[in-house]
Amino acid sequence: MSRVLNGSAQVREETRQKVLAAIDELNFSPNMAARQLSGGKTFTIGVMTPFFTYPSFVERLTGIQDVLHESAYDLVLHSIRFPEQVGRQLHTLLTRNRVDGLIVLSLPFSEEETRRINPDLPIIVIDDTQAITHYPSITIDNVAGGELATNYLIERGHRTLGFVGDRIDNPFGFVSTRRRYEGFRRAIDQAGLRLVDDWVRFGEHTQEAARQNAREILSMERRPTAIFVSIDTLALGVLAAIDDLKLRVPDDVAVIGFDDIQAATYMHLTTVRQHLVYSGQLGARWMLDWLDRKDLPDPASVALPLEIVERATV
Amino acid sequence: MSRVLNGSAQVREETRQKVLAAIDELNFSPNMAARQLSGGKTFTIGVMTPFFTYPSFVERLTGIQDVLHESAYDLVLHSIRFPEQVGRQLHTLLTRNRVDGLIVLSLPFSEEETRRINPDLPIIVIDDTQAITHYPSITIDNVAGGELATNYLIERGHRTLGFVGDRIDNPFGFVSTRRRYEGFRRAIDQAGLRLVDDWVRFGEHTQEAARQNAREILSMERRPTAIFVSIDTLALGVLAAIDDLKLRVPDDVAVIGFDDIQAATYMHLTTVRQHLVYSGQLGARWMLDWLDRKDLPDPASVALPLEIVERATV
DNA sequence: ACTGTTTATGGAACCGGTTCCATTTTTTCG
DNA sequence: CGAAAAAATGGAACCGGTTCCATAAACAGT
Repeated sequence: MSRVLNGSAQVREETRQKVLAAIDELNFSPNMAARQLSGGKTFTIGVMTPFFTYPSFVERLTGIQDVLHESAYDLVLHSIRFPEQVGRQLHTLLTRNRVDGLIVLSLPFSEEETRRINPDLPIIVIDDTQAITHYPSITIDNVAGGELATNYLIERGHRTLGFVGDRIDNPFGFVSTRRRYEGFRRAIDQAGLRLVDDWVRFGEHTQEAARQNAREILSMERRPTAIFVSIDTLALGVLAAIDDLKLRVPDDVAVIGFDDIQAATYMHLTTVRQHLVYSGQLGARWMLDWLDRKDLPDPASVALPLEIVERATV
Repeated sequence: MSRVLNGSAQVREETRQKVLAAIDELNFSPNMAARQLSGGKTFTIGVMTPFFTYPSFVERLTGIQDVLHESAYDLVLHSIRFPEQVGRQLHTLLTRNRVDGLIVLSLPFSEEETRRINPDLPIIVIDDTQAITHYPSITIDNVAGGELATNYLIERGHRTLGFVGDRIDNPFGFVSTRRRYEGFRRAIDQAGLRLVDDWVRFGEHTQEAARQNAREILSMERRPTAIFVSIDTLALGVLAAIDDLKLRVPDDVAVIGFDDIQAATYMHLTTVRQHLVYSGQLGARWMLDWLDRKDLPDPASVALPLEIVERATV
């Protein structure tokens, strides 16, 4: 019976049919727990993600789901709502022997600890994080992305540039805004432009905060002609602010975002695209390969390419 | 050892300590598969949800996650991307004995089939669906909600009303827009107003489609003074359209949405609130009660209350 | 102190698969 | 046609817990 189910060993066609018939007749379906116990595999992949109200996480998760759907593996979701939970959740996840592999989105964690608890658990990290990881990771080069966006503005003739982003010292330890800002500064330096501190604002990760920040920047006596917003979600807030002030995009103020979330399309936001869905798909595919062939993906880490998506806000 | 772990039976304090010490020393952690096999429980709850790019699903899922987090149960996610998948996914889920219970979001499914395959699996349905269900369900009265919204507009003096929604014949079989529209019509009838067909539009479930539809309605020779949009996401598109046409909200056109998603707050959208996060929390809590006490929640189904959230668009 | 009763503890059976090994059946070939 | 080789199949052990039962230890009462 086991042989028939898993198609592997040698069985005569005749008996194979008989078994199949019996299975069908008895309405038999294998008990996963038993299979897990004897096989030592859970056919489950854990995903640890921050509380996903941000579109970027949802899109990545979607990508993971896409791939896992087709596989024999189930996805168990561990969404972290507060930073303090990371440690405990991770511990549970590693300890309980409930997952064959773990995909971590954007959360920095102690690698030392994970290795100590369960050195053999395949872990894949998606997104740029604070800590350098020795696990396979799928990231982007946020600094380069910041430069890319900024240079794009500069090439279009903008000389006075503003920046809006979320807090750099956020409790989850996300670093994308910090790095993108670094790219922004670097590009400004290289172009010989001046960084105006008043035009640089960090605030909460909400459209409303970004809107407020942008309003302040744009209400100043001298205002920039373009703003780089480190996250698309916030860029939507900035667009709202521009609208509030009865300014026009892109003539009065140009805006470029980062991420290319779905909403960016609707809003015709020019932005730096990182393939969010794809990053999830790739992570999941790596994981499946790893689990099936007991083999790490070859380039154990990759930085996905970034590209400008030209739409209507620059 | 088992007795100590599960704290149940009688053990002398002395030996309890000894066992605990040994556990600690050997860095022991129980194997879930074995526990599942012997105990007959998987400590896993399945959630089947449509492909969740819509904020409403994410919010409901968040609520579920909130509650499960604190419990011993894990959440396995089965997100459905195409309607055809429902049957197969459901079958897998029911058949594999991998979940102790199942929470279904918004998807209509054949109850007959689920009962046939696994009559004992606790299933809870969240959201109003096409099929009447005999499983415990957490819904809202969409017709009443449509009336509520429409009457709110009428009470504010609006006599010419438009409607924007997503397709009524959508492939997933979502019925909320259909029902809300029914409420809209009912309220109009009761107020003795006239339903103007040209002011009623159904389109894709995207901001862009809604924007286009709203633009068309508002560009007509005679245009309504208020629009009821059956879903907040689309309402954002309608607001954009109003902006496109250089009209003002709420003076030229009032807008009321439905759902009260997070973005509604930022956009100051007046809307009908259904407690999305809460619906998820409640569903999960019911499920846990059901599993622990082997007992159905008492009122086996509930329609959550709806309320108008007054903000700036009416 | 001894028996009767209660409480604690070790051991065996079991959950339902997979896998390995021994046995039986089939095939191959001299 | 018979022996050796190959292929198919049934059976036992195992995965690592839980639970039930029997035995052992502690306690109580006379």
